[in-house]
Amino acid sequence: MMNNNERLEYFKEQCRKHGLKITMQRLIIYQALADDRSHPCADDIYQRIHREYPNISYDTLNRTLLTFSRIGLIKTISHHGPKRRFDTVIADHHHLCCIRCHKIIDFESEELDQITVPDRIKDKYTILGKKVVIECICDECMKKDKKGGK
Amino acid sequence: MMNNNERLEYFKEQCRKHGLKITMQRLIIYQALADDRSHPCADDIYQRIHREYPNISYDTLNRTLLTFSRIGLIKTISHHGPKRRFDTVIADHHHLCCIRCHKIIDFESEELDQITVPDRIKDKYTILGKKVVIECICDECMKKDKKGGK
DNA sequence: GTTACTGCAAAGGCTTTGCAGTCTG
DNA sequence: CAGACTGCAAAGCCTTTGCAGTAAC
Repeated sequence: MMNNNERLEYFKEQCRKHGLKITMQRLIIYQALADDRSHPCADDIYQRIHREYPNISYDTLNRTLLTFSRIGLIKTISHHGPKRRFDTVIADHHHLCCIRCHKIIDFESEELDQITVPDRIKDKYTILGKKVVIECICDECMKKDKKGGK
Repeated sequence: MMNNNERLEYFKEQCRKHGLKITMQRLIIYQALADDRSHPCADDIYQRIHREYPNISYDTLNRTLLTFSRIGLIKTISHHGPKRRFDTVIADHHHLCCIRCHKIIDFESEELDQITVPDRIKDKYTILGKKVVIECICDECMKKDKKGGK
């Protein structure tokens, strides 16, 4: 866990490293997100900062979040969003997710099927299923990277 | 793996069990989804069936998919959709997802941190991270269920 | 002083809703 | 033949884009 100062330094360092200017808006947005451990969406964060900083626009917020995740300062996480994706396979299985093309590839693994849910979690929540999610860059996107040069 | 006939029977059985009428549209939609192992979104499925069955509307498709997942015939899966959710914690950690309220709760587990990515996957894809995702109904939603009666 | 960033406004993509007509059981 | 399902159209919610003004380095 980082304290506030360390976090601030880390933020500035990352911005400099990636050639991003350090602006008020970016600082405020990063702070707000770091303070919110609920994996908020853009609108949640907007609600949070809008009271105190009404001059930060929604668009800036959105663009800033995208920029941050592009340089790896923050992560976007997979979730059950409004744009749903479906599967007829009800049985537990594991997923490989490509962060570039968002393809999701099923895979089986007897070893990974063995994982067990910690008791403290079983006791508190009603468990429906479990799976291992691996984030990756898929083979096709890797090829594109190489072709694209750089 | 089910063959076509078994699948059809399973489908009909589930519909009857949940008091759903068996319509042409539902049959076609379920078949199309079962044939597509790429975790398609509504639009993907629409493209697929629209050529052959132009009289199935997008709305019916959407509603049908929702109905199917409500009765547990199909699953919706978590993914990096257009409605993004963010996290400042870059380090690997695990997620508990409530399928009712879509809350995502972080949890730590040294045991689960130990899981390893199968070699055949490591060789083919560029691995960026891994986590265990547990689907659950959270304590708050459970309480609501009980209050709601039934 | 440049270049990158912000804010506004408009557009675009997808899902949801209401209602009248149709079909299943 | 009643109740459930479908299709159409409109509305609603978010994100993305283009452009002119502004601020960081």
